[in-house]
Formats: sequence, structure tokens, C-alpha cells
Amino acid sequence: MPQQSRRDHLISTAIELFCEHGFHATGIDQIMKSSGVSKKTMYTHFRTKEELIIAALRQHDSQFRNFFMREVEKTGTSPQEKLLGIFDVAHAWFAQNNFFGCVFINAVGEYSNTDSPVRTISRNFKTMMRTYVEELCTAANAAHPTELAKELGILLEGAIVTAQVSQDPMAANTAKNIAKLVIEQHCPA
Amino acid sequence: MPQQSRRDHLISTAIELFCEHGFHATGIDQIMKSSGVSKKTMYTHFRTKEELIIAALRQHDSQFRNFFMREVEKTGTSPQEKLLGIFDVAHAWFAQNNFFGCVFINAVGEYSNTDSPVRTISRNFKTMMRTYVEELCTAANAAHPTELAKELGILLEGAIVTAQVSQDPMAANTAKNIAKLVIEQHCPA
DNA sequence: AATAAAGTAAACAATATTGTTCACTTTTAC
DNA sequence: GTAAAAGTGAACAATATTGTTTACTTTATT
Repeated sequence: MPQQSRRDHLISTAIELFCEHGFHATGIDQIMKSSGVSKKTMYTHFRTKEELIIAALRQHDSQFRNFFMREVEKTGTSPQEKLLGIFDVAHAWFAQNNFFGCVFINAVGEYSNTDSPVRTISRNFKTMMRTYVEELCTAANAAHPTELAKELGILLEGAIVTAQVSQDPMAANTAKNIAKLVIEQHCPA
Repeated sequence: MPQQSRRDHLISTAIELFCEHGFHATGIDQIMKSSGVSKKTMYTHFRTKEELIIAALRQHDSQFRNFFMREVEKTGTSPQEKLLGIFDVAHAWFAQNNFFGCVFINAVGEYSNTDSPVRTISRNFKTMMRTYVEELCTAANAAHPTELAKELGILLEGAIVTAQVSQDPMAANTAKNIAKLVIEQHCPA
């Protein structure tokens, strides 16, 4: 295995374990065993476990946002269709057997220090997602795109957590119904 | 300090620490130091750390629901006013300096096994909250109280997580605005 | 093919964590 | 007031965790 791909493999194994079991409950040894990468290699790439956590979150940040935006674009042609498509993509996400909620939300539950890198990355992830939604809102001629994006953001977060706790992907549909109302209110007929 | 109150003090200290730092990151020694209760007493009341976690979650479950329902009842006289009042209570909650999100949501992020006691307690907490909201929806003559309760539940979860990540209690107001729309749609004029 | 870089596996050290035990002190109940 | 119950504080054991080092093997480069 080449050098860079070892690092990537380590990161992708790590994020999977962090998603499923959380950050404090996932030990270095477990990541090592699951990835097949030796401890020494791990510590040559990352000085500490926290550095690995940060790298994993950063990678997942861009990867997930790319995935999400690409999928949303596929769901419709008009901006309004895409806004509703968010919740179809969410439904498909929730229905995956390796769905363990949003790892950034989970991370915030484990790191209370607002200034910590983990919190900063998580906060920025949510901001970036909201910015994307706001662009769609603007394209959909929403009267108040920033406000509409905030509202749709709350609906998405609510759907994620509800699906995670109840193990029911239908939370996405419920959120979609509310989204229809909200979009209708903000956008001209 | 009397016997029962020692146990209660232990539990209330534990839940505070679990709320702030999570479950895996909070050690027995830390709970011991913060509560002033000795380790031996701790282990006479609880066989393991997990038993303490379960007891703490159960206590917080009933305590928080009581607090929440009492506060909501205060916000209005009509069922519709109370439904909106949910989000005023949420705002006050989010603005507390020891707000670290919903500990049951945080717990689900740390325990992925659906059958675990922690998950069961968390799931039941959310079900009980939704049942209370549904009663208010029924009292408000909602056409589909179960559906309305689900929708308001998603709004509340979304507000909680958004306030937690962004450290902005205003998420409650945004959710309240959506709630107005949703309630209007479900309830007769 | 030889050499340098990088990786593995396992042992090792340091510390943290859960849980137990013991000698002594405080509370509680009669 | 005194005996029994419960608690304290500290030491102790067992295990888990993070991080380091060492001897040996694989991979890449020229």
C-alpha cells in the first residue's frame, strides 16, 4: 500500500469508528486493528489521537458536504425542487445501515469546550451546510433567504436526531412536509 | 448527610458531569471528587459505572420532563398558546450557562447499540415528551394530533441541536416561527 | 540488484480508569 | 449514651489507554 493511501485508509477507518462508537470510546488500538495499519505508522502520521480526530473530521467535513450537495443537485432541476430534495437525500442517508446520526453533532456532545478544534470544525461544517442551503434559497427567489436557510437547517437537524434516536428514516418525510409549508411561505407563487 | 440524599447528590452530580463532558469522558474519580462522596459509598449504591449512568438518566428523565411540562403550562392558558410556549421554555433553557444540549441526544451519540439501556431510556424520554405534546395537540383540536406532535418534536430537536452547536438560543425563536405555521395548518381557525 | 525509506509486530513505559479492601470516623437509631 | 450502620480516605489490584522504542520485513527508487 502506498504512503498517502495508508494515511487516507487510517482516516477513513477512524471516522467510521468515531461515527459508530464516539470519540472517547474508540481507542487507538481499535483503530489500529480495524485499519490494519501499525501503531508506529499511525504515530508518524499523527502526533496524538486528537490530531487524528481532527484530520478525520476535516476529511469527513469536505467529503460529506460534497456527497450531500451532489445528491441534492440530482433531486431536481429548479431550486425549489432541490430544497425539498434535501429531505429525500436525508431519507436515503437515514436508511443506511451504518447511519449513526451526524458525527459533528455527536462530537459536540463529547467536547464541551467551545474553543476546541473539534467544536470549531463542527460549527464550521454546519455553517457551510447552511450557506449552501441559503444559496439555493436565493436562487429560489426567497424573500428572506437567510431566514429560510436557518429554518430548513433546523428541520434537517431535527430530522437527523429524530431518525437517530428512533431509528426511523421517516423523520425525513415529516420534516419534508414542514419544509413545503415553510418554502411556500418564503417563495413567491 | 442522610443516606438517601447522598445517593441523590451522587446522581445529580453525575448527571451534571455527563451533560457537560459526556459519559465516556467522565471518570468515576471525577464524580467522586465533585460530589464529595467516597468511592466506597458510590459502589455500595451502584454496582458499576453503567448502573450509575442508568440511574442518573432515569432521574433526569422524570425531573426534566416535570420541569419542562410545568414551565410550558405557565406560558399560556389555551392549548395553542402552550404549544408555542414550548419554544419559549426552550429558549430559556438554551440561554442557561450550563446548557450542553439534550443529554439523551448526547447519550445516543455515545451508545450505538440500539438495545442498550442507555438507548432505551433515551428513546423512551423522547416518546414521553412527544406524548405530552400530542395531548396538547389533541386539546388544541388539531386535525391530526399525532402528526402535529411529530412535527413539533422535530422542530424542538432541531432547535436544541442548533442552539448547542452554534451557542445561540435564538434557534428557539426560529423554530417557534415554523411552529406557528405548522399549528395554523393543523388547527381550525 | 542494492540501498534507503517506510511499515509491521510486539514489547515496553507511563498514566488513567474501574473496582476492591481496610483501618478509622461519623451518623443514626434505640 | 451506646451499639450498629454507613461513610471517609487512602492504598491496592487489575485492566485499559496513549504513546515510544526496537528488531525485523516490505516497498520504492535508482
